[in-house]
Amino acid sequence: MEEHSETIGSGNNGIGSLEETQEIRQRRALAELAEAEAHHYDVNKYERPSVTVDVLMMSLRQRDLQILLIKRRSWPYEGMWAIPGGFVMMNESLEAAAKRELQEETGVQDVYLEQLYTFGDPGRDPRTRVVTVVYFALLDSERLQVRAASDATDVGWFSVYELPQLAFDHQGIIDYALNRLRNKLEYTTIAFNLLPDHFTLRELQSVYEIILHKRLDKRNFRKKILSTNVLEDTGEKKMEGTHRPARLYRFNPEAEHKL
Amino acid sequence: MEEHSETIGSGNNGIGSLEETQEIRQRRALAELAEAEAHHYDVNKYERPSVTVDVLMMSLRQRDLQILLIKRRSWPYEGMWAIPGGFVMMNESLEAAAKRELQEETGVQDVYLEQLYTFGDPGRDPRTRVVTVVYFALLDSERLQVRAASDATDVGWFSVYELPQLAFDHQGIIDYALNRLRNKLEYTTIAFNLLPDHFTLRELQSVYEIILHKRLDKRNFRKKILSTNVLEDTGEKKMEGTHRPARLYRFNPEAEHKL
DNA sequence: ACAATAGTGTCTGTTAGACATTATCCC
DNA sequence: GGGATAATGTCTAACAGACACTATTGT
Repeated sequence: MEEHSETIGSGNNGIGSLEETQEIRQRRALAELAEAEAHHYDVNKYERPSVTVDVLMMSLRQRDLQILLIKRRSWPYEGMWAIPGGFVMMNESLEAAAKRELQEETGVQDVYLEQLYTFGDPGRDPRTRVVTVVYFALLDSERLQVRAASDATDVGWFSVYELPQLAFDHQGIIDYALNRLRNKLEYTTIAFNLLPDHFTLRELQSVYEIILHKRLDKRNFRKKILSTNVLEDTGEKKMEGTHRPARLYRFNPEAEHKL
Repeated sequence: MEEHSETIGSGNNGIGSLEETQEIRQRRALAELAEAEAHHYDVNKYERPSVTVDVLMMSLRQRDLQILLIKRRSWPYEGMWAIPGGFVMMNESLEAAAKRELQEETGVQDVYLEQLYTFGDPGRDPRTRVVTVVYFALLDSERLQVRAASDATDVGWFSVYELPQLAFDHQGIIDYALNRLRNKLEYTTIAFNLLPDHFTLRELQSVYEIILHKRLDKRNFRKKILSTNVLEDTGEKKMEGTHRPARLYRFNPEAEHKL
C-alpha cells in the first residue's frame, strides 16, 4: 500500500449552499467547469483520453523474479505479450481498479501495491489516446503457488531477465519498475512482501540476490538485517534436506524501521 | 527532465498490413478495442474520466521555498488557492501539457520537470471524475525574478511553510512533493535546478537548508559537496557587502555523479 | 582596526565490505 | 564420519558529524 493514500483525503467537502440538490449542483458544475477553465479549452468540446490501469505483478518463482503477462489476441501487437490492465470505472479509485485487475488475474488480495508511473504519450497505443496509470504488485510466492494451475494458456509467468518481445511501451515500463524495486529494496522493507509469513535468513537473502541480480556476502547480509531489528525470531526451525536446520523469522512491522 | 522519458519509446510502430490507410486502421481499431477488452467493459459505453495535468512550480524566493498558486473563482472551493493545472489535449504528451502549463503561468522554459504522482480518487473533484497527473517544476530564482512583476492578482507565490487553505486534495499533493524533493536532495543533484548558473557554496547550502528546513554545518557541507566533484570553480568571485568575496562555482553535468 | 562573511582540518564513532571457521542435522 | 547448509566475528577503509579558528574584503 502506497503510504501516500492516507495523507491525501478525497476532498469531497464541496463549498456551496447546502440546500442545493446533488443534481442542480452537478449541472451547474459542468457549466462552471467549462467557464473556469475557459482559457484552456472547453471540456465538453474535446475528446477525452481513455484512462487505464496496468498492473505489473511480480513474484519469486523458481528462484527467479517473474512477472505475469497476457498474450494479445488482436491488433495492435497481436500475439505479443503485455502487462495486464483495464479501464478505470467512473466511480472506483485508481487503486481500486488496480486491485480489481489483480483479483481478476491472480485471485489474490491484500498484497503490496504501489503506483509506479503514468504513461500517456500520444501514439503509445495506435488505437486511441490512452493514459495508463501503472501499478506494481508484489505477490508472496507461497500463496501464489496454489493458484498457479488455474492460469489460462494466454496468461503466463516470465522471468524479468528473459522476456519475450512486449507490446506497446511495456518493456520500458518493466525496466522502470525493476529500477524502482531495486532502489526500494535498499532503504525500505519492501522485500518482505515477496516472502511468506515465516522465512529463513537464507530465503530473505535470496530475495535480495535475485532482485539485485548479484551475490551478496552471507555474513554481512545477516549482520545488517539483524542489526535493524525488523526480524523477530519465531523460535521455530525449518528443516529441509540433510543438514542443519535454519531458524524461521517473522517480519516485525512494529519496527517500521527503514533499512 | 525525468530520466524515464528517454527509455520509454512512444511505441508507434503498429503491426498490420502496410497497405491499410490510417482511416481503415483507426476504424478497425475501435471495434477491436471493444472486443479485446470485452471482459472488462465496452469502452464506448462508459463515461471517461477527465484527465488533467497539475504543475507544482517551486522556487526559492526571499530565502524561502515558495510555490505558485492560483485563486479559484468559482465553485467548488471558490476563493481558495489551488495548484495550477489544465486539461490534457488529445495529441500532446503529459509532459508537453505540463510544459504548456508552466509556460502559461510563468513564461519560463527549460526547467526541471518531474512527474510526481497521479491522483484519481472519485470525489476528489465534486464536479466530475478527474484523474490528475501531477508534475513538479523547479525554477531557478534568477530567471524568475524578471517575470515576477507580470503576475496577475489571482496568482501568487506562497511559502510552503505558510500556506493558505487549499482547494481539493492539494495540500496533500504539496506534502507529497516536499517529501520527494527532500529525499531527492540527498542523493541527486536536483538542487542545482533552483540556482542560477553561477553560485557560491553558501548559496547552495542555503538551498539545502531551506528545503530540509534545518541548519547544516558549513564545514561538513562543503567537504561533502566538493568531494563529489559536481562543482567546477569558475575562477570568478562574488562580492557583496563589506567582506571577503566568495568563489563562484558552476554545476558540472559531466559528473552525472550521484551525491 | 573593525565588521562581516569566506574558507579550512581534526578527531571520533559508525558503517560497509572483505574474509574462514565452527555448528548441527541426517544418513 | 561424511555431506550439506546454518551460523558467527574481526579487521580495515570510508563516511558522517561535532567542533573553532584564520583569511579577505570595504570602510
